[in-house]
Amino acid sequence: MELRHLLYFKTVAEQLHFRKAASRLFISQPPLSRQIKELENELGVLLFTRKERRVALTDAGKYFKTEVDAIFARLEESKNIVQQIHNSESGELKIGYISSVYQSYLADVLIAMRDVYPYIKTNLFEIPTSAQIKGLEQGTLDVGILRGPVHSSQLKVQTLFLDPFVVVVPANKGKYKTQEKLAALLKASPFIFFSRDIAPHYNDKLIEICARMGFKPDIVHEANNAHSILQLVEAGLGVSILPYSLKQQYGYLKVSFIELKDTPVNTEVVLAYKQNNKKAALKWFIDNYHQGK
Amino acid sequence: MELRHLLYFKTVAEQLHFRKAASRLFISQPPLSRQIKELENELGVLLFTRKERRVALTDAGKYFKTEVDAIFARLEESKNIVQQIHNSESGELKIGYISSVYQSYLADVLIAMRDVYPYIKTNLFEIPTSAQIKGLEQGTLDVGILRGPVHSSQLKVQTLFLDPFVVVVPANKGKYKTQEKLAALLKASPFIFFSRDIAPHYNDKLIEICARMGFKPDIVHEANNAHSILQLVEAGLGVSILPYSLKQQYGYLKVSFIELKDTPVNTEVVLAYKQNNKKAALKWFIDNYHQGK
DNA sequence: TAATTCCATACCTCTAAGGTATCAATACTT
DNA sequence: AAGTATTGATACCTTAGAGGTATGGAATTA
Repeated sequence: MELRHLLYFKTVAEQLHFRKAASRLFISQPPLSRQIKELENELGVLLFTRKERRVALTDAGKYFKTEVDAIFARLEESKNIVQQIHNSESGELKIGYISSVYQSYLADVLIAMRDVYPYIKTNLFEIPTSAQIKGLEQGTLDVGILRGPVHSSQLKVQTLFLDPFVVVVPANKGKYKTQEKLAALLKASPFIFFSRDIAPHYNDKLIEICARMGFKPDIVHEANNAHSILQLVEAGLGVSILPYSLKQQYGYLKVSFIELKDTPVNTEVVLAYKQNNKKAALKWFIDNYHQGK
Repeated sequence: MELRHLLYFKTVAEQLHFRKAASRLFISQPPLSRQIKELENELGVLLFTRKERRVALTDAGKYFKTEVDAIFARLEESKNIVQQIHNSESGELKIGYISSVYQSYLADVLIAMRDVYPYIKTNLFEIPTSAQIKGLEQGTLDVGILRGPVHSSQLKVQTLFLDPFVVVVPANKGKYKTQEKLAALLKASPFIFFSRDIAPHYNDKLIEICARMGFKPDIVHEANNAHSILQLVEAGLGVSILPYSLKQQYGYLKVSFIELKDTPVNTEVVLAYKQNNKKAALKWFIDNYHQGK
């Protein structure tokens, strides 16, 4: 007995007509007749009566039809689920991250993940917060490491860490005895900021910080990633205010990271994902990505 | 995909060793390897990892194993049940009956049954009450039409009808004006009875009847079926006392059936069967056999 | 280090699935 | 009532695919 026999039986049971059933099965009628007879012989059970050119199910045949239907249904469901399991563990995980993310740590986490899910493929997208939010909502990203706050009812958000701001100036201008002197310097300097487009609330924070220090920033350059901003500061084009976590990753640049005192303004780095995304690898990633904790 | 693929997968999943699994399946290892690969290709899912000569199930494979086990279990159960349905409707019904049963009516019932269960085969056994009880208990009979009482905890018993006794005498001696004269005749006559072996309580009843009439019967002949007894009476070898229902079937014989007055002694004809016998045809027979009702 | 064992692949044989032709019996149409 | 059409079953034929042996590459075991 093979699934072919069961499928042939099921189709004849539905049609109660061998030639029509054969047509549905894309075979001719004689092999169908033989295969049904073979099934009946193997079971030792008459499934159909053939009476005067009419076919009917016997009681045994009626029962068997319901069972065969259930078996096919379960097999199809199993095939679907097995494919889902396979894909969630061997498909793709699309990860967005902001440029300030410490990529060495991210790489370590991904290496550990491949031990658990050897067949997974990860796609990394260094894109800004606003693009990540859009991508997560549209399903083109599975998870994002981005700056909060994130206002989206579709997304689950959990805080990784609070990231205080620091002033970044060229290395040769790195020492100030008082916050007042620092403020005076900043007031007199051109500023290099992130583009407003890519970090909706980020600029507001920076302007708030400057206001607290008693001046309005003179933003003469914009860039769309942290590395570019830091390089411009190093080159002497201006100063900036960036998250402290960047020091961890770009400490080798000839710039100074100056902590701000008396300025309780932070930024929040968060992990965001869609609640209904059930990929096993995603769950693992969320449970195991702890930067800042 | 065929059941063969699922069986091969299931066996490899159990053995985690292709050569051992192949041996269990009575095939060699290369076709097994190919069939598993074919299944994985069709599903688009890796079910096993092959790592350094070791085979392990993937998560998808583990899930699929439980599903395939359930599918095989349901298929086996379905095959069993379909065979039971087939057999209960197309197997055999073994019917025991006592010789006094009106066979024409029994035949009518069996003809009607074949309309409902066209594939059923009936085996009829004209055997005495004691043999029927034994056969029902041992399962060599499905149902019996026999004389009560039946004392067996294994058997379900239902009364068909009460069968009063009649005196049977040769036709030329058939008219008696009084029971006294009849008694006198019987006292002077030889008796032909059923063998004691075949009807345990029957003889007791007859002796009770004779005692009520004031004499002890002179039993000079024994026979094991009603027809023989009636023929011996017709031939003039003696008289007998038999159930009234026999008149219905043997009225053509040249004997007289004389009803006994003032003798409240009956025999009971019953239907008996095992309670746990679930054959559909048996149920139909019990519901539809109404002789005497 | 050599022998053994594992699963995968190449190549071969032959069984059985599916084809066409046709039959007997019945239903349907004229 | 006769002719035609249709049904499922069976005979005979072709070839796809299941299972065989031989062998390879890689790892384990002795």
